This record gives sequence, C-alpha cells and structure tokens, in this order.
Amino acid sequence: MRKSNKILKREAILNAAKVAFAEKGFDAALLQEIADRAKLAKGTLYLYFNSKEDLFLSLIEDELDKFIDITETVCKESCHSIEKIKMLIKNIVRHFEVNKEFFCIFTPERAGFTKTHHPEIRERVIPKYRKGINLTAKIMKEGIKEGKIKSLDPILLAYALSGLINTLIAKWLLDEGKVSLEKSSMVVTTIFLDGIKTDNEKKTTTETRRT
Amino acid sequence: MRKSNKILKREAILNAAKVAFAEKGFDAALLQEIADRAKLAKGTLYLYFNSKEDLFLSLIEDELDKFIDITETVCKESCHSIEKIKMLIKNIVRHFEVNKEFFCIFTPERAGFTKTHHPEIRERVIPKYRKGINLTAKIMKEGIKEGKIKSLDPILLAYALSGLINTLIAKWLLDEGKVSLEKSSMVVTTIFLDGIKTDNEKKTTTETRRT
Amino acid sequence: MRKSNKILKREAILNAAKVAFAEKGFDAALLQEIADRAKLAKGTLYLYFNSKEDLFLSLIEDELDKFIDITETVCKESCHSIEKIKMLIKNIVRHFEVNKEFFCIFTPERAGFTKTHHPEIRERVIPKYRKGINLTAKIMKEGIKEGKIKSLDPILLAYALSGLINTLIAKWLLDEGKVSLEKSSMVVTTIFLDGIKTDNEKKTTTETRRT
Amino acid sequence: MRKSNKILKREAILNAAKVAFAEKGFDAALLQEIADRAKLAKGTLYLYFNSKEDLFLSLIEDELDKFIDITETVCKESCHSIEKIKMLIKNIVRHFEVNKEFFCIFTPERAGFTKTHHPEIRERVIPKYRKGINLTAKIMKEGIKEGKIKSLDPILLAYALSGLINTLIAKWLLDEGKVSLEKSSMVVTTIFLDGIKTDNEKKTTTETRRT
DNA sequence: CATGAATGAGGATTCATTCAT
DNA sequence: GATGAATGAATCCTCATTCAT
Repeated sequence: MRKSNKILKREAILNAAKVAFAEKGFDAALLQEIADRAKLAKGTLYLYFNSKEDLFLSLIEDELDKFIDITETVCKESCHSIEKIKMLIKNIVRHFEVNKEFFCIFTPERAGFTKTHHPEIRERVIPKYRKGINLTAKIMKEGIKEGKIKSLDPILLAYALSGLINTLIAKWLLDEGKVSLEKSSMVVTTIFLDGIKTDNEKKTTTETRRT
Repeated sequence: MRKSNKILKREAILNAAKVAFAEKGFDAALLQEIADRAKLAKGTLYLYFNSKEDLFLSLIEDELDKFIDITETVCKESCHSIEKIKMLIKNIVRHFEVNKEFFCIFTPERAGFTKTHHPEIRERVIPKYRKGINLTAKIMKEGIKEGKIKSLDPILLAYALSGLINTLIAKWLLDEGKVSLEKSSMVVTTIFLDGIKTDNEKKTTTETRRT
Repeated sequence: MRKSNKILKREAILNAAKVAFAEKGFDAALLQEIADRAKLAKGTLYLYFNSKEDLFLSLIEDELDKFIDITETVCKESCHSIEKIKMLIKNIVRHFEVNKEFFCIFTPERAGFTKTHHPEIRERVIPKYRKGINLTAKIMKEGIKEGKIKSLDPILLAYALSGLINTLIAKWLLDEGKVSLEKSSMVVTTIFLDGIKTDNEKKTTTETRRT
Repeated sequence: MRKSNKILKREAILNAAKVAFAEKGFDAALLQEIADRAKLAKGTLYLYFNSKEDLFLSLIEDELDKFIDITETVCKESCHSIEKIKMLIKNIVRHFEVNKEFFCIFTPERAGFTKTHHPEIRERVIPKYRKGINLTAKIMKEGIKEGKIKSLDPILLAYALSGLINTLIAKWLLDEGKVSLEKSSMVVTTIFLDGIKTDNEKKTTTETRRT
C-alpha cells in the first residue's frame, strides 16, 4: 500500500528538520534550510505544520513514539526481565546508532524540560517521555516481582538505565565514532545488571556462567 | 580580603547569565535580560566579555572549573576508591542541587559537542570537560589497581557514573524537586557500586555488613 | 518591452539609496530611510542586495557605468578630438545637472580611494573609474596624434578635465544652483581647450574665427 | 616661547584626529582611536572639544587657515599675477604633499557642503573656504587688470585652479605616490596658465621663451 | 585637570510568518 | 495545493557622551 503524497511530504519535512535541529538546535536551525533539504518551498512547510515550534514538537513526538514502540515490543517478549533489559539496551543503542540526530535534539530539550520557554512541550512531549520511562519501569517491576532485581524504585531504575545509555551515546559521539558502540554497550549492560541484580540472582548468573 | 569591584561585577554578570541561559538556552536568552538581572547596562556586558558567545563559554568554563575542583578535592582524600566514589557522587549531587541552572546549560551543550555551531567550544570547553572525566577515571583506576573495581575501561566507568548522576538530576528537575534528591542519590550510588565492584569486594562489603 | 518587476524594484532601491547616501554619506544614511523612500520594508532590501555596503557599491557601479556610456558614445562620434572634448564636457555636465546626488556620493569616495575602509571598493569601483579615465584619455591621444593637443600625458589630461568639471559642479552646488551651469561650463571648456591646444591649432582656431 | 601645555594637547588631539578622520571619515573614525593616538584618555577629549563634530569642524577650520595663510602670503608677494599663480600652485601642492590627510578629509566634505547633515558646517567652514577662494580670485583679478589673464569670472578661475590641483592630488594618491607630484604639477600649471592667458600674454611668453 | 568605567540610544541584519499568485 | 517575495519585529553590538573619582 503506497503512502499518500501528503504523508510522504510530511515525512520529508520531518527528516529534513531532524538533521537541521540536530546540527544547530531549535533557534539556530532555519526553516529555509529545512525547506531546501526537503525540496519544498519555505511556505509549504506551513501547509503541514502550524509553526516552527509545532514542527519541532511534532518531530520529537514522532521520534519518541519510535522509542515507545521499541520498548513496548521488548515488553511483550516472552523472556524474563533480565533478558528483556539486555534486549532493550541493545535495541535502543542500535536505534540511536542510526539516528544520532535525535539524540542531539532530545537530550538538550530534556535538560530544559522544567523551565522551557516552549510551554507546549509540557503537554505534547513530557507525557510521551514519561510513557517510555513507565514502560521501562514495568520491566523493572517484573524483575523485582521475579526476585531477580533489587527492590528499588522501578521508575528510578528506568531513569538509571536511560542515563547510562545516554552517556554511552554522548561519549560515542564525542569520540566521533572511533570506539565501537557495541563494546561499550556491553560494559554498560554489565554494570547496570550487576548493579541492580539481587544477590540471589547474581549467584544464579554466576553458576549459570560456570556451567 | 575583599574582591575587587571589577571581579564582583564579572561575577554578577555570570550569575545573571547562568539564570538566563538556563531558562531559555543560548539563542533565546537576551543580553538585555542578563544586563537587567545584573543591574548593569547592556553595553557594560561588553566591558567584561567580548560577545554573547564569549560570555556563554566563559560561564561554562567557570562552572566546569568548579566540578574539576570538586573532583580534585575528592581525589586527594586519603580514603580508598570506593569511598571516594561515594564522596564524589555526594558532592556533585549536592553541587547540582544548589546549581540547577548549570545542569540546564551544560547538558544540552554537551549533547551537541560534535556538531556545535560555536566553534570555540571545542577549544575552550571540551578540554575542561575531558579533564573532569579523566580525574574521575583516575579514581576508577585506583579502584581497579586495589582490586576493588572490575577491570573495565576507567574512562567508560567515569562516563557511566556521570551519566547516572545526570539522569538523576534530570529526573529530579522533571519531578520539580518533589522527590528527595538525597534518597535517589543513594539508590544510584548503590547501583553503580554494585555494578562495578569485583566479586571479591562485594563479598567483603557483605561480610562487613554482616559483622 | 516592460521592465520586470524585479528590476523595477531594484532601481527603486538604488534611487532611494542615491538620495540617502548623497544627503548623509554612507555611514549616516539609514537603511530604514532608504526602504521608506523606496516604499519597501527594510528586510526587502536584503532580497536585492547583500548588505548596506553591497548596495552602496552597486549604486556606484551603476552610476559609473552611465559615465562610461557617455564617454564611449562621445568616443564613437565622427568629429575630431577637440569637438569630442567639447561634447564630453557638455554631456557630463548635463548628466550631473540632473544627477547631483551622485556627485555628492562619488567625490567623497574618490578622495578616500586609497585608504577606504570598504575593501571591496578596490575591486568593484576603482577599475570602472579608471576605465572612464582611460576612455577620456583615448580622446586626448587622438588629439595629440592629430597635432591638435599638446603632447602631454593623456591620462593626466583626462584627470585635469575631470578635475575641472568636478570643481565646476562643486561650485554650482555650493552656490545652490543660482548660477547658470551652462555658462560656467563654457568658461571651463575655454580654459581647458586653450590650455591643452598646440600653438598650431590655436592659430587655426583664431584664423577660423577671423574668417 | 613655549606653547602652553593646554595648547600642546589640543594640537596632539587635532593631529590624531586628522589621521583618524582621513583614514575612515567622520562617522567611522572613533574617538577612542583618536584618544589613543594622542596618548590621552577618551574623556579628556571633551575638555578640549565639545563633541566629535566640534573636533571635526575645529580641525577643518585650522587646516583651512593654513591654506588661507599660504594664499595670503602669495598675494603679498611683489611679483606679477602669473608668477603668483605659479607660486600658489607650488606652495599648495607642497602643502598637500606633506598633508595628504587633509585632502582626504576636506574633499569629501566639500562635495556634501550643500546638503550636509552637520548644519554647523555652513557657519564654521564654508566662510573660510570662500575666503580662500576669494583670495585666489584676487590674484586672478590682478592678472585680468594687468591684461595678462582673460577677462573671465575671477571666482570661476579660482575654482578652476583649485579643481585642477585637487584632481592632481587625487591622481597622485590613487597612484600611491608612484608618479612624481612635481612633474604632474608642472603639467597642470602649464595647462592652466595657457588656458587663462590672454593672446597678448601668450605671445609675450612665447617670445620670452624664444629669447 | 585627567581618567576610563558605565551608559543606552541607535542601527544593520536575520528570519519566522504571511499571502497574492 | 504550492510558491517565494515581502514583511517587520526582534536583537546583538557599537560608540559618543557623561561623571564619579
């Protein structure tokens, strides 16, 4: 089934915007530049988005949806929680690897969530962000119930995981991709899992390993 | 010894700038606003800084110096590495607690380090940032040598710690300070330490606890 | 054939700029004033010129082209050199008479050619100015070859003529047009021609007159 | 007799201003730059001049006075008019040769006399300029009375001479001093004198030459 | 007298947004 | 639907002028 022309153009704009916003940030990115990249006239952008801010927020919404999809898919897997966390890390890192731009767009924005001068961000973006966190927290909760994960605040665990992944991507970008993302990713996985597992589970794992 | 008038004014500007940049980001922050807050005329800013960008970068430099100071102080403590890490987390979190603004300024900037359109950032800020990371990594190296920390890339460990702290602050800001930063801080400490300790060390700790 | 809208607007801006620059000079002339006079918004100027300086230099280029045209036309006439010089003076004076503004723009600029702080002026304006001088010098050379003009440096003769015309216009402007430009123009013509003619030619002229 | 300190500083400022105004023009020249060059503080300028404009006009007044002095001195010589004109050209050219700056300041200003947005210029500068012209015209009048100069408007003759000298200096500056000023100066003298002499006088001169 | 830090009005330039075609 | 010319509000930076020391 072919996507309608309208939807194709919307996507072209969003892709162009992603690159532009990633490179320069919201204020410094130019609509002209986005239009050029999308091979459309500047005025045409307004047929698809109400304003620069609407375009920006729509982009973040769309991108966050992808993360929610990734997390939901992992949630639905039939393996146990530790396994799900490993999958989640792998999938999210892989997604960022081919989508560095969103990292450069979202991380700045998240830091300014509380005092942002884009009031709409609170309504359109924060809920989606929380949804992703909550889905991750659900996995943590499972693990706690299963006795595999320490009985800590699952939301906090979800944030911790997200923070580790974020830092990993930031380092990778700073090193300009010189270091293998996969290798560092495994280190982070180890730290996080060893950090959150119950003593019980660790032994198990160790025994499993020994087997 | 009293600070000279010149230095006092410089600091007034930097403080005003910190608030403004934190609230709106580099581009959207107005020099007029900064001048107003510093109770100076707009033109006066230019007696202390060459441009908006110079003010911005000077601010980040000064603030990063504070982090470097904190980390250096911890490095010089005479306790062992695990203890140093605990202190480091505590001191950094405490510093962010009274200095939320810098979090909102630096995190966005760090995400865009590679593609930033402030070219001077590479020379003026990134080296300082790396210095902080390296100091933290030094503590990690000590721990590894002492056999207390898993033999992982110390730089990566430093990034991991920084990522966890960052996420912690981000969550705290998002929750608008409703949750105790100290409590979450302890959770993060636990996760990180358990995640990086050698099996040996963990036993020791456990045994210690049992005692 | 009607001029395209684009070209018409460009000319409206140049005309507005001519008045403004003539009245106040480059620095003191305001783009807002130029825009108002051209019945356009300030920002619109930037659709036609890259900067205030570009507008200024474009204006001078266009105006110098008119002088070059005048001089080239005279060059191509089929009369002898003395006659051409008379025509040249008449046509240039007539052109200045309806275009006082350019005199007020170019004369100041010419005086500062060597030390100008508009570096592009060297590339964009001086060559055109020299071209005009060279065309005039060509006429002088003809006269010298014909034996009608003293064998002096033709370039210097061209400058001398230009200087006489300039001073004439300056006086006329200073007198606020109270004196007939045509009459003074004839005096200047007499002085210049009698000053440059060979003794031979002077006799001829005298004899002709006597006839 | 030593000049008072006050007068010395005033002159230092005027000299500094001359260079600055010559290089950049009235608007673009900076008081800071003038103060630096005069080795004084910026504020000190205001102890000697009321404003930037006052400094500018004072400078022009002083410089015009020098030209008036030169012209008056020539006037008082006991030779006949043609000789005086030769002396005048020589002295003025010599003065410009070591005082190029004033050329770059005054010529632009003169072109804008009529529409200038410095209203005071009319009162402070134009009268002095006219005085210089009138003194030169006086010499012309003498020549006419002596029957040596054609019976043309002496004021116009004065302007013509000034125009020729101006153009000479302008060419010299444009050529960056590559050409000898003295040589071109003689050509201009020849053109002007041959242009204005009566037939009678020319014969005399010719005969004199032949002798 | 001399200073130079502080002022703030002023202006070139940019760019999101609109709208006639 | 699509365009891109036109708009003009918004903001960084400059610099003549003032005045407390």
